[in-house]
Amino acid sequence: MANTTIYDVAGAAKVSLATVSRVMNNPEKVNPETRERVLKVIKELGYKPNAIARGLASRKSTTIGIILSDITRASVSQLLGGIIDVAKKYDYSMKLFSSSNIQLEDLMRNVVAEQVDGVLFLNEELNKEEIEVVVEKAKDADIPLVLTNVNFAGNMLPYAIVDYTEGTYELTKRMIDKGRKDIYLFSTVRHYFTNDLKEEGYIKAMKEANLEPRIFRTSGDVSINKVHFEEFFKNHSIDGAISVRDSIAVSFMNVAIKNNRRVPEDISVAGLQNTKYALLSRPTLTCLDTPVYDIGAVAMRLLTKLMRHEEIESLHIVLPHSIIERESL
Amino acid sequence: MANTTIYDVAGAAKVSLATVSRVMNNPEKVNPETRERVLKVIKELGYKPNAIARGLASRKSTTIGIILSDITRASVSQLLGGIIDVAKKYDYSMKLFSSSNIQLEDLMRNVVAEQVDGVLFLNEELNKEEIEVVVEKAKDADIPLVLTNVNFAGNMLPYAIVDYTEGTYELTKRMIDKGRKDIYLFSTVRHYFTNDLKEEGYIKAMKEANLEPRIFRTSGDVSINKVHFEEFFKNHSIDGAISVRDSIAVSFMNVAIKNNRRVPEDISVAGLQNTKYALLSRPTLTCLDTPVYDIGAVAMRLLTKLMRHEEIESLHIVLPHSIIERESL
DNA sequence: CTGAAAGCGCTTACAG
DNA sequence: CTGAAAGCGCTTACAG
Repeated sequence: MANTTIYDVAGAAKVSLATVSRVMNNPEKVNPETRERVLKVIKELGYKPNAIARGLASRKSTTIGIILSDITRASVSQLLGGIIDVAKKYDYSMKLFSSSNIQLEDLMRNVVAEQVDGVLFLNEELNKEEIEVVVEKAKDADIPLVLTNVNFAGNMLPYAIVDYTEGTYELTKRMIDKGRKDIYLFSTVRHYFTNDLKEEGYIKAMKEANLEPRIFRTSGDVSINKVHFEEFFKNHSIDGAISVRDSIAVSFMNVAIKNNRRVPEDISVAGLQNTKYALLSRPTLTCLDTPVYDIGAVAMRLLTKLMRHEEIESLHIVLPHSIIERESL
Repeated sequence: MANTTIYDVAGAAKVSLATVSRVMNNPEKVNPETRERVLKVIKELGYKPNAIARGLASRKSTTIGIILSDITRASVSQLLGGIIDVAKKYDYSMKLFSSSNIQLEDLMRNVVAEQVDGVLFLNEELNKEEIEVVVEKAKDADIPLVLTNVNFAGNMLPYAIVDYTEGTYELTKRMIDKGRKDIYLFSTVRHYFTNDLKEEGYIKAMKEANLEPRIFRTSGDVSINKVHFEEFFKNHSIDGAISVRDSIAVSFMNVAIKNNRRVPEDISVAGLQNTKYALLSRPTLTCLDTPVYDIGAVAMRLLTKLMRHEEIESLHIVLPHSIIERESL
């Protein structure tokens, strides 16, 4: 079945296609009676303007591009949840661009060729230099870009994020206040922006308390970190553990308990994400809570403002964090 | 900075735009020397054809639509992982369509208006009738559609799935073989396709063994199901538990242990997903393993074949499952 | 093998 | 308020 076009509508409503177009885009410029007639035909025919043609003619696609690496990470899907809900509200379509296994220049050429009106950048695995390539290409093509749950020092770009440094600082302080001294931070071998920020906050709190900061790097893969932790207990003394990822914290707890340490009596444990893992562990996990869904939603909202040239209070949005105390601390 | 168009390339290479177009789409029809010259200019200028214009002219967008409801569910993001990797390989772009809070007719009108070349349908929360609306609209617009991790009885549509019924049947049998009799299935209050299939398999195994099938429905929300399970222990005897979701199984285990039941000595527990939760629980969780990422990848591959009118061995792909024994059974 | 021209389905000045 | 016409950046028969 051929799709109904603007010509079909124009014919049936006995107006020109320009008028049909106006009814859809600038209804106030059309005589109310004509407008109603056209609207009626549109409804009858189930007409919906072809987005591609519209995009070409208007040079606006009402589509945003989302650049991400690993979509299976829980934080990424949370971000996407927020983005989708807001995008829907403002009637933007979303195109996904994966940044893995591709040259950044090619990726951006792709993004530009797809004629998106704006870009949300979610990939926190790139370093500052790499991000700058992305940013420059977007600027060249005059496409607004919002960093989503990503940031970097001295950054002038729009972003939505949480103050991971401050949040981790507060959580570490709280653990110190409970009398813990041998506190380790469990981070990943691979560097991510958010984890780097968390490390900063941890180090700051430890140093302020004249305690030695100790970062132990492991993998997010349970079968790997389990082995690391077994090894860890053979030659480390520890009474506090903070982990950039909840799952790593839970894995550590399991190994600790197996090694006859009590949580929280012997070792306090805390996570820096507040995912579902924190609720399903025994004991339940104290966490820094960061509103990841909201970051996605707010970033998308900010992007809509940029695309529509609406007034913007601030290009830099920092969402509030909190600490949720559970059994492990 | 204005983007380079096909005219720029044609001008610089001193050929017509038709030739440039041919170099991109039918290089064999162009004289090798001319081709090289054009290719060189394309590279120099960093030219990438505008996807929108190309889509309009060729009536192919090289874009697929992905219809989903809740992207934050782990199984959905796993599916997407597989889809993205294959889509990239075959150079398809992906557009996301959320089916929540929208009339299906409107949703499909949208999908059609966006001129996608094919559709992957991931939403397993719709019932058969609703899916048929989607299917019909896709057929009207002549857009191939592949059901991804979804299916329904008597279905003639292309799909990629796992035999959840058989897998659950096998797992239930294994538990029965270990001597368990009071085996419950924990399912969700809300109905999903895959969960319905799992329920079937469980019921079949129980009936074959002359045991009473018992389905207990709860929520995926830990704070809710925890209360349900506390209540459950007051008036149920149970020596086996199988859960459609791993997280529910873990939550149940935690409550069971709190109520002084030993797992697996007193109660065998198993999950039907094999997510990371299964590795992080104490004891670790025996699971039915279903290759969700692969389902996404295979579904996308099937869709590419449909879109390119390639030969297809089978429109119905059932991926293999397995049972992973851990400590809880 | 190559170019001129029509057309994809819209939007948007420009006249009237 | 409405229509005729140009144009968005491509593809694709059609000639030559």
